[in-house]
Amino acid sequence: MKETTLKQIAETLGISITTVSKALKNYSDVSPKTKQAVLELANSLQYTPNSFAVNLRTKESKTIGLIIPEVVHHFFSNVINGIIAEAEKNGYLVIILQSNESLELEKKQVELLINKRVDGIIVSLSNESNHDEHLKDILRRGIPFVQFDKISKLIPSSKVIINDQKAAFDAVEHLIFKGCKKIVHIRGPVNPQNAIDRFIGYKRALEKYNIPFDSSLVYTCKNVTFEEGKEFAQQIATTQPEVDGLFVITDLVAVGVLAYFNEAQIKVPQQIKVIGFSNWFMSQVITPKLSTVDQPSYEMGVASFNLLLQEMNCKKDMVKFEPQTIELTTQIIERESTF
Amino acid sequence: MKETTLKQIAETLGISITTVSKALKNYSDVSPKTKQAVLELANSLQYTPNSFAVNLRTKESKTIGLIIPEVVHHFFSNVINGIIAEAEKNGYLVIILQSNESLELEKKQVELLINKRVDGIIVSLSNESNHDEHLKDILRRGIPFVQFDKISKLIPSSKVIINDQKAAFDAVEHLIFKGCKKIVHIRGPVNPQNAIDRFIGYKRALEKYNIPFDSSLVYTCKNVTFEEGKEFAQQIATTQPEVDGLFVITDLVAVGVLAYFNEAQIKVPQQIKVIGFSNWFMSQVITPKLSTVDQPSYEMGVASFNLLLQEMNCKKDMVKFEPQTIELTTQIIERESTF
DNA sequence: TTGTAGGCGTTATCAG
DNA sequence: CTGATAACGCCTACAA
Repeated sequence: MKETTLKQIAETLGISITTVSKALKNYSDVSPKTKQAVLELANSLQYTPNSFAVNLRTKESKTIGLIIPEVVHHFFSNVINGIIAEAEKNGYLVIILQSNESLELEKKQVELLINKRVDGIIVSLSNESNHDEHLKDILRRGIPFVQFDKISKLIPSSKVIINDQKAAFDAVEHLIFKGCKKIVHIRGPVNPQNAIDRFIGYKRALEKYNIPFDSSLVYTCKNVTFEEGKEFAQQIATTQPEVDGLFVITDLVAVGVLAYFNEAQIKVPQQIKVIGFSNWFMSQVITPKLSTVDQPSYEMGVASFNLLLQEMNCKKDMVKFEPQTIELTTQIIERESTF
Repeated sequence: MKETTLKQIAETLGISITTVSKALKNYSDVSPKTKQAVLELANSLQYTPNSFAVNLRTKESKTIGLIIPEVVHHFFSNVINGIIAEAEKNGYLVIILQSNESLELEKKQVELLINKRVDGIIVSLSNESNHDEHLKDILRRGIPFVQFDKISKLIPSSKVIINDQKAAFDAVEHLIFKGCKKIVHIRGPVNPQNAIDRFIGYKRALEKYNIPFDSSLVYTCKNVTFEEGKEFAQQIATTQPEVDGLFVITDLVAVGVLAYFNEAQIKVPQQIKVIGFSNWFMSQVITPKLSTVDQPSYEMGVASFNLLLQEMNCKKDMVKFEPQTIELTTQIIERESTF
C-alpha cells in the first residue's frame, strides 16, 4: 500500500515535482493543460499531501493540545465539545489529555504536548496544582497558551473564566433573600482558584447582610463527588440541625446532598434550602429540582479556542500578542430546592 | 525563540550530527566521553527531537484518531476515558472528533484523519450511518481500524461490542420474571446495529415466554433524549394504560420516563416496571433507582485501543493482522424500578 | 511556463 | 568510534 507522492505524479506525467506542486496549489503560472492533467491524475490516485512533510516545512501541525482534569464530567465534557467544534471550523484538530486531577500527570502531559510541537495548548488545572513551572515552560517556549476555569492567576496567559466571587455571592444572596439565616458552604478543595473565589464570594455575601462568618459551617471537599455530598449532608443534619441553607461548590455534590436529605426525609426546601453550581443537566431532573448557578461551559470552550487561535495567528504573522482575559457571565437558576 | 536541533549541538561541540544523534539514542558505538558531553549540552539546551521530522522519517506519529457521535454522553465519555488512558500508557496521543450523529460529518472526519496520517482510527458510528464507503476507505489505505459499540457488521475490521441481543433478552426476561405481561420497548433509531439487535433481543424474549409480539408496543426514538422519554411515557400512560413493563434503549431515556411517571404520580415499580440500559451513574441516584443493564464502557475503550495497538504493531512488523472481535459481558443490575 | 536546488530535522547505511 | 551522505516529501526562491 504505497502512498502517492508528488514525485510519483511528476514521474508518470513526465514533468517536474515543482510543477505538480504548483498545479495542485493553484499557482497562476501553470498552463491550464498541465494543470488539468495533474489534477486528474492526483484525483484518480487519491493524492493527499503528506502532512508529516508539510508539518516539517511549515512548522505547524494544525493541531492543538487540551489538558483537563476529567473527561467524564458534565462541565468539562461540554467544554471539550465547544473546543473541538470551534477548532474543527477553523481547520484544527484537538488532542485531549486527562490529568485525573494529578499535578504529576499534568506536568508530564504538558511536556508531551510541547514535545509533540502542537500549535497551541489549552489547560484547565488539576485540583492538586499549586505549582507553576510547567506552565511557565509553555510560555518560555513561546507556545500559544490559554487557561480556562481552573487557572493560575499569576501566569500571564490568556484566560477564560467566570467571576466566581460574584457568582458565589449571588448564590448565597439568593439563599439569604429566601430567608436563610444559617448557611453552610460545602466548598471545593484548597488549591483551585475557583474554589477559593467561591469561598470568598460566600463570605462577602454573609458580610453584606451582617451574618457572622462561622468556620464550623464550612465543609471542604476532597474529591468533589456525589458520595462526599451525601456524607457532608449527613454530618450537617446530625450535628448542625439549625442550618437552613446550603451553598454547594458544584451540582454533582449538591445532588449527593439532596440524595441524603431524601433518604433522611428532610424536606427541601421547607427545612433546608440548597443551591448548587454549574447547572448540570441532571440538576433539573432530580427531585426536588436543584437551584444552581448557570455556568456557560460550551461557550467557555468556544472562547478558549478563539483566544488561542488569535494568539496562534499573531505568532505566525510575527505580531506581538497581548494575553486577554474573557469573563463570561453567570446566572442564578431558581428551581424547587430554594422555593 | 529558536528550537534547538541536532545541528546546533553538533556545531557547538564540533562533532557531526550523526554522532550527536547516536549519543542521544544510546547507541553502543559512541565513546562515553562524547556521549556525556552531548547529553549535558542537550539537557542544558532543553533539546527535544522535532517530532515533525521524526514523523516524516519514521512514517508514524504515535497519534490515533477517535470519532464518536457525542462527547457529552455518559457512555462515550467513559469510553474516551478508557481509550486515552490506555493510549497514554503506550505512548500514543488521541485526537478526538465528534460526528454529532451526522453521517456527513463522520465522513469528513474520516477523511481528515486519513489526511492527517494518524497511525490508527477508532470509530463508533453515528445513528445516521447506513453507508460504508468512508469506512472502506480506511481499510483500503491500510490504516489500522477498530469499530466499537455502534458498528457496521459488514466491514471486516476489528470490533469491540457487547452482545446486544442477549443483553436485551436478559432485560426483558427480567421484566417477565418480575411478572410483567404487557411490555413496551422504547427502541433506538432505525439504523444503528445495536438498536436493531436490542429490538431483536426484546422479540426473542417475548417469543420464548409465549407473549405475542405487538408492534403497537414499540416506540422508536429519534434523538434518544430525556425529553423523548418523557413524551413516550406520557403517550403510553394515556393510550396504553394496561402496559406493565418498559424496556428502554438507554438510561437517559429511561430517566425521562421515570420523570414523567413521577409527575403523573404513576407508581414505579408497583403499577409499571422500568428497566434501562447502560448503567449510567445517574440511574442509581434518581428516585426510584433505575434497574438497568451494565455495559462496560471504560473497558470497551481499553479493549478498543489494545486491538488497535496490536494491528499497528503488526503493520510495523509487516505481519498480517487478522481482525478480531471482542465481546464484553453485560449484566442485569436490579434496582427499585423493577422490584 | 517550467525546472533546479536547497532546506526543514531526523535517521539509517555504510565507509573511514 | 566517528562522520559523510542520502533519504523521508514537500515547499519556495531563483533560474532558465
